[in-house]
Amino acid sequence: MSRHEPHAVNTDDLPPGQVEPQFADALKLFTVVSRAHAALHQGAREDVARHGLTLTEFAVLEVLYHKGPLLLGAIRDKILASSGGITYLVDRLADRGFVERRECPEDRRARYAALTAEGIEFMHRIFPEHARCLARLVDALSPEERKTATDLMKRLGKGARDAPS
Amino acid sequence: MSRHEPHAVNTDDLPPGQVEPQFADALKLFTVVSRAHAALHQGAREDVARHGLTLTEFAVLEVLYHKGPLLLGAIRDKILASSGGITYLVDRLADRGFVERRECPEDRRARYAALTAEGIEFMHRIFPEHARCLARLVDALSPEERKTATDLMKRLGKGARDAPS
DNA sequence: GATTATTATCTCAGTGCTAAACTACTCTCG
DNA sequence: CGAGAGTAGTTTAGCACTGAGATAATAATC
Repeated sequence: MSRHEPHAVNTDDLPPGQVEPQFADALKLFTVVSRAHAALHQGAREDVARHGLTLTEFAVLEVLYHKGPLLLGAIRDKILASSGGITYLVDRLADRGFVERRECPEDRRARYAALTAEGIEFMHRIFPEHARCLARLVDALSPEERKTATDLMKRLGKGARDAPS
Repeated sequence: MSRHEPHAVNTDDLPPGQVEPQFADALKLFTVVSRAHAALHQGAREDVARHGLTLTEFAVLEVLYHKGPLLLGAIRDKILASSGGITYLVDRLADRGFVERRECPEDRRARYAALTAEGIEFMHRIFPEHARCLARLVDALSPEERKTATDLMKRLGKGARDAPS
């Protein structure tokens, strides 16, 4: 089970407020990932806010822009939202004219979301700028470091999802 | 300004839906950090939910547990919340008897939040288990990899905060 | 010492989101 | 086929959180 270190330890006689050394690095990694994510998220958020979008709205537009029309459930999986959240999100984007729902002939329960012509034109206009914003946000790491970080975060995420509860 | 690669590029003649190769890794890193964070967050969230706490509530308890009484503003900085959010959060924890407000003699605008005896006892009881949960969540990486990841995320976060808007 | 700017917290209206119940449809298997 | 289980999306109630303004106190400047 344990891949790298022991998980059972007696903590009863440590003074309150002390983190056991062997867990301190796990906690540190957790907080540092949280803070990095918060910083990236906020930088990206400020960028898309200039166009009156939330980051989640942008994420939907982006995935449709790059993958084409997608079932709502597929979008939900990509952007990690709840089913109710997707409905709400697509409603908002449809109200603004960027997205439309299309019926799915193979399964009449399901719906596609697709960019409208206006949505495509909009993304074509703003996406490159957003990509440059992201590039600036990660620019503190060298290309090799970014590669390492990407690999480590991929495995960290997978490991955390698979972790025994 | 640019530390590692060029930031200006002509994207006009790329077909819609194509990410320019030089920005693809920035985007990839962004999403992989998001997903790793989401997985860690959810794992930790499920753990504290068993005690009827949100992760933010737990974060407040944890910082008070490890640092002692703190001004509300100091907590806000530590856990990255808004001022209104801290008031709301401390209210909820006070309602449950884990935390109390104390006046600050040096500055009568400010308030301390401090764990009650019950709060200390509660954290003493549940914190070690939570630390083990975090350790399991990051267990896919070896100790050396965790160290590397921590370093990279720290610099990524700092770089993103300092990035020119 | 009075005036102004700043700071710490609280209040409150609004928002993005979730979870659970619900509707409509599809699949499975006797 | 037809009953029941399962699935895709929507609805609804409610919650954690934000941001802007209000309040009260402190610091800075004249």
